[in-house]
Amino acid sequence: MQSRDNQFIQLRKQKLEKLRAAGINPYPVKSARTHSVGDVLADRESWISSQQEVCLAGRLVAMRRQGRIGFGNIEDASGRIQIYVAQNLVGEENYELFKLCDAGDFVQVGGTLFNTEAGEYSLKTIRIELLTKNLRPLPAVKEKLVDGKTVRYDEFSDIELRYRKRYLDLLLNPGNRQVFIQRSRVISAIRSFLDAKGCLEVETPVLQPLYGGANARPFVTHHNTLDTDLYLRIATELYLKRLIVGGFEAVYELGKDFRNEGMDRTHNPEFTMLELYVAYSDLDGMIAVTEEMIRHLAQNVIRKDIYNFRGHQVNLAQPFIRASMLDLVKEHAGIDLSDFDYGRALAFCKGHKLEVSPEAGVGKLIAVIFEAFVEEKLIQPTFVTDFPKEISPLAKAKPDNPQLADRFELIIAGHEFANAFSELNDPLDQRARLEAQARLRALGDEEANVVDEDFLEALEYGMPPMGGLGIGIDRLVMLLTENDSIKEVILFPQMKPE
RNA sequence: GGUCCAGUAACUCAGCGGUAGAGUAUCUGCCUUUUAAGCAGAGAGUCGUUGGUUCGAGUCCAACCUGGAUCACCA
Repeated sequence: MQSRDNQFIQLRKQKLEKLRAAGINPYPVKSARTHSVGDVLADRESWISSQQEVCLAGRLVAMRRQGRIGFGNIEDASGRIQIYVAQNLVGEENYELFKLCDAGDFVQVGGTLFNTEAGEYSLKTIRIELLTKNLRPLPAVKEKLVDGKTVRYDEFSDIELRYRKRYLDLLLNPGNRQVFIQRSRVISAIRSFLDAKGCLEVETPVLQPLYGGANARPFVTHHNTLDTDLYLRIATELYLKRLIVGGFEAVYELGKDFRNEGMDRTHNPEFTMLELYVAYSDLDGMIAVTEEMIRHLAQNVIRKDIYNFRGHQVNLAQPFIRASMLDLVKEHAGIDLSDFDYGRALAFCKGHKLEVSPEAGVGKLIAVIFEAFVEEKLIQPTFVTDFPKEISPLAKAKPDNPQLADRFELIIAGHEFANAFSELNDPLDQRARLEAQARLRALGDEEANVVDEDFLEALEYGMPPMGGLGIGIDRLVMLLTENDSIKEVILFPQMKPE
């Protein structure tokens, strides 16, 4: 957009030459920082009374020069502090350097702490040195404290620019930086939570010869040496299950999945997924761990119970609701399909102009009705159970009803947050279900599962009964940081090349 | 992919078919306790792109590009 030099860049390059001519290296190797800004912001009185000399380093974010004195603010990761630079304290030569500094430069500043006449805690500079010369001016953002609240002027707020140049967003919008700090804490807390339960974090291939574990179209790439196409994984499921066959009893993976689908407010082509598998557990075990973990994150990481999300108030402190899909369909769509009557289901869909493909079975139709009539109405966290087996090719059937899968999805504010089942471990049943998926594929369903013979062979060696769970981490972070767009919680969301 | 909205200076934005604007930022001058510093002055633009209508287009029309919202698809 502005790659060629504008007036600002030309001026700064001239300053760079002046600095070099004065024998100053604008990009020195070493910094002599002794303290962080955060260090001197704590326990201010003792810093002032001790008059201990410190050297701070950071980015100069504001300059207010007036004749032979000047003020600036420097910021490092721990905070921001005002510096007071006076010619009679730093000397004429060093003051000339200060005059060549711009907002955006990295500097290190030696001095002692004091309060100015206006009462602002500041560093009284005795020496200022350049650490990195800035060539491209930062967008101007000013702020003012009004009644303890920070009012910001000319914010860097263009959404496209914020995503494309995230470094500027982080630098200029501290609130947005906070979102990613929270994200990191959430992910870290998930690890500790699962580790404390005895789960083992593992890494499985991103590049897979066959993809599976979800319904989605994959990205395809090519390995030159093997001269073979490989897929970027759409899920980690089938590899994690192999590990349970291998004797691990509780494994999880936190990592990126890739799905070659549309992008919108809740979908990015690469996204972070948590998958967890626990042997000898089942759906109830997964419900318990999901609810406990999400509440733990809300209460102990974010430290709130109520979240504003998509125009709703979501309460993560109260017990999550549990309801079966057929009951919900009955309640919200007014049709009882517990008899799995295909004709009535189809008539209902047609009557409500719901789009259904001709190869869809009654289970798929029930899911379509659920999505159209129920999903958006589930605001408070709700475990929707008893999915049709037909649309759950990797889940075990319910013992008391072979049409239903022992599966749940957690819906919050009309969006899916988690998906779990009692995992199917009958190798022959699993083969039959994958082959049924393959038939759908042959009929043109590009998102149907493929038959993974290696996985089926692993199942034949025996996989213990277990519960499995997947949680979309980006969406969870959206909820916990109260953001309505996935792009707000992914540092570098996918954008079209400029 | 459909529909709607937006794109003008580094940032945030005005702009009625008739010479391209403001605030901040920047530059120059004055200024030794400022803090959205102040005062005085100055510079800064291929108005997203390409066509068209018109004596004349930032403004009207068309197509395209990028982003957003929404619907569809998608878990």
